[in-house]
Amino acid sequence: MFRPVSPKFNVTLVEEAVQRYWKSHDVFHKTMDQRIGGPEYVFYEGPPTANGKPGVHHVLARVFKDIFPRYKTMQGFHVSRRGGWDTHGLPVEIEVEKKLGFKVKQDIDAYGIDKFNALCRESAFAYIQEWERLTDRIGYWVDLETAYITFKNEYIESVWSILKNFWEKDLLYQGFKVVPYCPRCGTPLSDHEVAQGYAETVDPSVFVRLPLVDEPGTSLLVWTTTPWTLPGNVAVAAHPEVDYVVVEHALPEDGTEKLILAEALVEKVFHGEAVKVVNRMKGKALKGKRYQPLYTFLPVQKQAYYVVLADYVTTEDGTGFVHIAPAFGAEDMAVGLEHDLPLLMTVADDGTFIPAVRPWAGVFVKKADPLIIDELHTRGLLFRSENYTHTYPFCWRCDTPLLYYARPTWYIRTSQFKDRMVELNNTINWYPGHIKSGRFGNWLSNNVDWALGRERYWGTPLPVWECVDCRHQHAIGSVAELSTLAGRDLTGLDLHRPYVDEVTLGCPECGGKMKRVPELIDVWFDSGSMPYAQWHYPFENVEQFHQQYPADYICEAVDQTRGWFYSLHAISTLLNDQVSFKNVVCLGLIQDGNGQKMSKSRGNVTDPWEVLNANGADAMRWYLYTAGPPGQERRFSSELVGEVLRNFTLTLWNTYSFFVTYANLDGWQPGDGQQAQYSDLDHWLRSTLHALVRDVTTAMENYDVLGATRPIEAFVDQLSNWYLRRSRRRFWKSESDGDKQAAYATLYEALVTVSKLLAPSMPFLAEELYQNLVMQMNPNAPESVHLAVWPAFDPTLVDDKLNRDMALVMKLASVGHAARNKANRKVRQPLAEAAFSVGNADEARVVQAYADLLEDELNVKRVRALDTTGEAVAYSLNPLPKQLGQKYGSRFPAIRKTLLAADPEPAARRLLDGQPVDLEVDGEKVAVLPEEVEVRVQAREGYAVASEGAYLAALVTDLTPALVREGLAREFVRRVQDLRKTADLQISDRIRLYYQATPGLVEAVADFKEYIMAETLTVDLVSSAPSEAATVSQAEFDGEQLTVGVEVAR
RNA sequence: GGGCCUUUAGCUCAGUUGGUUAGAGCGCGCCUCUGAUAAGGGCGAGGUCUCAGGUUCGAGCCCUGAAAGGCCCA
Repeated sequence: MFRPVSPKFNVTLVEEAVQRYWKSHDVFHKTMDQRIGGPEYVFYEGPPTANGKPGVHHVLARVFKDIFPRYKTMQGFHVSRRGGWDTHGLPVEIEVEKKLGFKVKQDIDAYGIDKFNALCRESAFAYIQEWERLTDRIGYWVDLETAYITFKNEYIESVWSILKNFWEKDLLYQGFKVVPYCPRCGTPLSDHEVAQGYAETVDPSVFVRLPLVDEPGTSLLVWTTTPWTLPGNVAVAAHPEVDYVVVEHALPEDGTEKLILAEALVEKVFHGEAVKVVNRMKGKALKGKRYQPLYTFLPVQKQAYYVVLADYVTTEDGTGFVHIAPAFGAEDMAVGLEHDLPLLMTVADDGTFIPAVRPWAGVFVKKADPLIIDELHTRGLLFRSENYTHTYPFCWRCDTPLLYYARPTWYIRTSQFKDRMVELNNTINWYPGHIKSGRFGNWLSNNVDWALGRERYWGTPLPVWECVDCRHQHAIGSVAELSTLAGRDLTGLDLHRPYVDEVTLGCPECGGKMKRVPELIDVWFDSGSMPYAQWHYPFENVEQFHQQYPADYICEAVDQTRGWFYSLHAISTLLNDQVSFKNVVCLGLIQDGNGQKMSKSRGNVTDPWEVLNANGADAMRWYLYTAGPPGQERRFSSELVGEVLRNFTLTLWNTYSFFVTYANLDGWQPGDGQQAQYSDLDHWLRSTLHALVRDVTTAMENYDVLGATRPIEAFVDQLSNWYLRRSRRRFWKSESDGDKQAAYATLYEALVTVSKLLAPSMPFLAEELYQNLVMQMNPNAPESVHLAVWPAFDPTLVDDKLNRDMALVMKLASVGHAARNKANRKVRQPLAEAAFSVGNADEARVVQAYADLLEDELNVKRVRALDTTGEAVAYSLNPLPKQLGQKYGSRFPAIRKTLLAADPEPAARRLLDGQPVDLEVDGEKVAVLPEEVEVRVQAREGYAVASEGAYLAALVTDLTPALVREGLAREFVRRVQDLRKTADLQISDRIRLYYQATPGLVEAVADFKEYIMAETLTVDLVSSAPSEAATVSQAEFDGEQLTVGVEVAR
């Protein structure tokens, strides 16, 4: 016996029961343990941070991470699914700062780094239970007990060893990076912090003359909104392709001057004032022109104060010249490096000018703006000064305007490996494919050195020690090395600040004291190191590392292109000159039901629990897999997930429930199919099923999640709404013959196979089906569907011809139903005949072959192919553009016209007979073949017809008294069946049936007594008023009246 | 400003190498079927395939440009 299945599907009960089963049988660990010895399939978990609640986007990533390991496990692979947690970084620090009410960075120093970091360590796992609970509930199988944690000493030590490796290869160096910096808080801000603080503000807008050295009386005109950066000016950038003009302009006092600026901006700059253009040139012609420096506060050793070319210069605003101060802009810095310009750091950490900038020493730079403008005016260098309103970033903590500052920091020389990273990337399979050469490829080919340093507290310390006296630097690659150099055993030392900072070394160069540099490293370096650091490689687990590197599969959302995808790829390239992942699925972002980004501030964040509680994990997973291509952003709402439940899950469940109900009634067991006599319908279903197995397997192998899921849904629909609908009677009938055996065997195979195909995507429902259909009957089977073997498909069972034929039958049934509808003949009323017109002789044979099936489906006494010579009165020809157009190209319209102008009847007859039709088109003979034209027919009067394309159904709608009586009998049966349901009878209950009716109906009941009794399981048909015990109903239909009562027959 | 993606019915999405009258599901109205069904079937309403050019016998699909939205970068 199969365990009885309620036709009502309770998603929570089912999924919770499965969850309990997995737990009690430790199924997850078995999926790893039982595959030891199998080929390895390597999956890397991109570590999330558990300092916030997991949201829908995390569910998305996690279910996509889950699907391939499950699949590969069923294919016999050993998939170790080690989890991981990202624990360092600013987000964690900010949470703690908020909790402590800190406003500025110095608060942390005052509070104590040790205490602060202790809180960070806790906070990193503040929501760990939430994460574990959700991970469990959605069925994401990942080993969290053995998860790697980035703050562990072992992890940090591995990261150090990588950095040491880079250090030894001279890939780690100190340089300058322009960062958004809050002078009040004394700290650079991360992009994410900057994004929070944009506000509209008014800044000066000044136009400044830069007199040319070699052309007296001529000046470059530059524009800036940050006059305070002018003392740092060392060059001017022009766009090579933009047109520049020299204009002559009358001075207010007296005489004229010549100014150079972009032609497109002349009007804007001069506000329409008439100016005389005396020369015109491309920007590249200006290259190298020297101008007089604005200021000379700082000594300059390198070439400076000349025009350079840069593509980023625009003619949107300003003058078409950009003043370059490498210390105060990222682009300026890049230009400065490119041309080896000096870097003038004129501003101190607190945002005030340094003493060397004598007139404004100690003045906060923003306050100095008007002073500088005055000073320029005095010297006659100010062309104009205005106000400019724009959005500018402010510190989100203290509202101080941020300054873009060059700060000394540490870099990794990734740009040296740019080409190699691009090459290696070309060997990676990206899904979707456009990311490879698009977003990721572009990012790689624009690679700049990785800015590694962070001036923060909670993170992996940069393991570089520097001599206080002679500046000698040394990188540490292990705790052992640190111990040796420090002269004491440091095993067990917390490698975080402040403890690691307390370790000082002796300088090998001068014998002085070496202290650690203050920086931490970028958290992305932590996560990008996970292939090595998760194993504490190279200190331990060398074999495991080699076995688990590189990854076969990783998956994250698209925002990780510059995050984890990049850090994995860069570190792997620099360290081992190879890829660290071979296949990567890149997910789009989750939007709300209206296509808006989910964000806390919009208040449109969907709580995953809400959806899980309402619809279950499987439905949520299925929606995420099937809603659209994985790389696209996808809309998400509880309603959309609910549709999955209604359309797909319930259809499958009911098929399953139907099977179990009848198999139990009949005592059918798997293996009972020996005498099975398979019908065409069975062959068709198996053919479709094996084609499905083939397609889903191929899709899985290609990381095509849509292709691996949507076809299952289509199959289940056909299984339920065609196979089962057309097979119901085979299960009901009381004799147990070969036909019934075949039906059971076929349906059983389909359900078991579907459960396996669904295992990676709907792990809960798949398990429920498998437990009952397989385990219940065969205790020796693998104890979980997730330990079972992925189904093999049998190519000999896939019959494309059969599949096409059945598709035609379904189409004809659909057209037949349409004809019934038009004729206003409900299906319960039998009709004498349905005749079909189809496209060709082969299709006509299909009509004959499946006549029984169509008769049953359409409730007609006879199905036949329409006799196209005798019955059709009108033909029309439909030239097929695909065939004819491809063959004749530009002559197609003429051929089409000629064909349509011809008498359709003789042409149609030839074509239907398989003969070509000869046409004369523009003086040339053209033979049009039957497959190039679709022949359509119209049926004679007296038929009810419906057609679609070449297919036409004609019904004989005249009713004989016998047909009417049969219709009444079916109507009668229908009322009784309803009543059985109302009376809550068991499907197998036998009944006593009372009835009283008007004469027409009485006659029909008499005629079809046996049919009625068989259909309704009536053992005693009584023509009288119902007994007291009976359940009774009254009805009126087709002009007849009826009272019926049922009671269980004892 | 740059890169990538998206735009097809009220909503969510398909749409093969360009080829018949652009499809499905949900939702809506009418009808119908049903002892597996929370379902199924039929009909109907609902589309200038974002827009403008171009290539072609023929464009939802290819090319160019634009617009709107999204993501990333500057």
